[in-house]
Amino acid sequence: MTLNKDTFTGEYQYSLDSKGRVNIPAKFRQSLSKKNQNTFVATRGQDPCIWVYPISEWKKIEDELRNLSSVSGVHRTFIRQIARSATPSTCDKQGRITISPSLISYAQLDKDALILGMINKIEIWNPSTLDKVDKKNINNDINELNALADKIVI
Amino acid sequence: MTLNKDTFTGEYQYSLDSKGRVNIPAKFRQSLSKKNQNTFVATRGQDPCIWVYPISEWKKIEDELRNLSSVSGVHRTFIRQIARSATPSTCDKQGRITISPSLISYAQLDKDALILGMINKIEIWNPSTLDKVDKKNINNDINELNALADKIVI
DNA sequence: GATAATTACCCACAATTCACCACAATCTTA
DNA sequence: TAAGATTGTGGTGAATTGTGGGTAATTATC
Repeated sequence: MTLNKDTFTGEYQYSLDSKGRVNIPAKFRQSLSKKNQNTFVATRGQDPCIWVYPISEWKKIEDELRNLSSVSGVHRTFIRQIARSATPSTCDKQGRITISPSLISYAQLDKDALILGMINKIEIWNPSTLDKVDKKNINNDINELNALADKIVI
Repeated sequence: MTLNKDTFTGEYQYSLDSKGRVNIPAKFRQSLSKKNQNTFVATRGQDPCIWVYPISEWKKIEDELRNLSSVSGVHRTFIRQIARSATPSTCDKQGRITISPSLISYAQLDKDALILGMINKIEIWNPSTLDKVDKKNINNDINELNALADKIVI
């Protein structure tokens, strides 16, 4: 038994260069290169960070959105939020992807980019933003956090 | 009848070398090598130590995380806490795994590494930290400890 | 249509990581 | 008890990885 190829774990600190490129951890690249053409889709996260999906995961989201009725205004806004910032991009020969300026400003990325494996997707953070968000969640919901740990950690 | 192959017991004192490698007790390796899965996933323990899961156990956790909805901020923080420090690694030819720097500092590992079999997983401790934590737990919860013993020890 | 600006693609290099080898200490077995 | 096998620890060289920059191709602007 081996690890699921599409499972992302670990944290990596890289730099965002002057052209808006970030490295994708080699371990993440390997997972994908065999199946597809190491292609990712980057979009706005629910938190102030960037979510990067491998193409297989993104297709699932795309299908869900496709099935959403466009009658409701909320639905349309929801679709807009995700779709308008979704940008497919492939790794260059050095294993980097280029982040669009609008995503960079959304995640408030500066020189340092912290990359987190989040099981089925990848997150790109400004390290200081991440600290604040997690600290806030922990303070507000320590009980639920402990309940989750009780249930899942073995 | 033999012991369950995935059951880890015993304690072993090894050294953490300058490259962050620790030996995995031969007995633990044997348990897993037959199925060709001498692969482990190391992550933060609930205590200040490292938890090392055989791949089969880790998959259970991974599946739980995958099924958690990403709508709630606490959920995302929870996934982050576990996933970001999770590092899969396989034994090298000498039977060692490499521990990531962030896990080393989390467990405050120095030169000595104490490895404990914990039934379904392995713990890696700085010996002096373990003493303190266990002593504290015993002082705080001696009653519950005795109750557990009453219930389980036969 | 010519020029400027942006983007995509490629190369180079330093630093790190990984796979392998060697060896001493311990344990097994005959 | 002796010989062989196994186990724990250190180190070395080759391959990989992360980062910066340069040139060609593409797009945009006037």
